Amino acid sequence: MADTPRQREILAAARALLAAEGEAALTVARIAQALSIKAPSLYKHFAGKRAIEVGLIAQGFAEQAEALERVGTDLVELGRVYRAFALREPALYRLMTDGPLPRAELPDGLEARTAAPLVAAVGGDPDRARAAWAFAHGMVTLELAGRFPPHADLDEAWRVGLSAFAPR
Amino acid sequence: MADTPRQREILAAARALLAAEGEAALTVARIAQALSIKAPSLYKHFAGKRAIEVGLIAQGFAEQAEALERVGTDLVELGRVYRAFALREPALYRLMTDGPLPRAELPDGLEARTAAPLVAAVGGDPDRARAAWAFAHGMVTLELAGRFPPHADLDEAWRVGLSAFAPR
DNA sequence: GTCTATATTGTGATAGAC
DNA sequence: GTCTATCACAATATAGAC
Repeated sequence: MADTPRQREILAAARALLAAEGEAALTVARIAQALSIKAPSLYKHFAGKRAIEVGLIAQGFAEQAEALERVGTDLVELGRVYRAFALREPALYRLMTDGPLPRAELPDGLEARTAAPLVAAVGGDPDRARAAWAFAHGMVTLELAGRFPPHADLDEAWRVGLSAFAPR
Repeated sequence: MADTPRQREILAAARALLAAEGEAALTVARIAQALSIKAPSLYKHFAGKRAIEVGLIAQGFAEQAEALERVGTDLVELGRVYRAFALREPALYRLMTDGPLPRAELPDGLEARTAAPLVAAVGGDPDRARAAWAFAHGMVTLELAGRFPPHADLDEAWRVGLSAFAPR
């Protein structure tokens, strides 16, 4: 997805734009502008906007997988890192999770690699891991969407949720 | 939000459009077209597109609250109904949950009414209820986004998750 | 309440020259 | 690899006549 140096530069510009101004700012024209070139020139490097997005998604998963692997199998710490990742670059997190996974265009094994620490942390049951993942994803998206009441104690909700999924 | 008959008709058309063709189809022009009028005419009834969306959001929450109240405090059944609601009108569910709640423009108490059955079902602890809600929301959004692997047993993940949040 | 007409801004994408 | 030029749309919104 990022074979050439120019492709890497384009992805870096797109990611910076996404982080700084959010999803709505991620347009072909704005990405080109950040690189001081014109929009049509981008099409020599990527097939279209979606290809750039897929590149960002792959990048995001690789970094997330790395961060989770560094944690190991401590469920509470996995939760902390998962939440921190999403809050650090909310727009990237949404891009990664809002639509169907472009599995065919992602590096082999990346999805499994990202999931592995959580599966281990809940005791090996994939269904339990999926439930715990849904909990974490729900907490993060509701927080990002500003859907919790202002007074809600999110740290406590995380604690309650993660301890509910601790291995038995 | 739907005081006049004409406003109610507009909301009904918008909702049908949303259900039939999804979020992207919900444009002022398409709503007007469905009513056989021109787009500018809508602005005599609603301040703008966002006001129409808020009307749909209020409608959705009222119906969801009703459905959950009918269930009572059976956590498994609440989960089933929550999921069914989201899957029946995915675009409406996303509209209801993707952004900040327009609390000021929603009927008083509607948010609390919607949450009440779940709070009771988990034993009264609001933090526990928020964690369980995050789990349900995460399950639903990941399913709608097509993010679970094709072979994943979602019924089992729901079962595991809900039993993890059952009152103790 | 509805209309016509218009303003303004934006989108992703392509052809073909250099 | 980059450019100019352009396409073909679509969006929300407003003014003013009827």
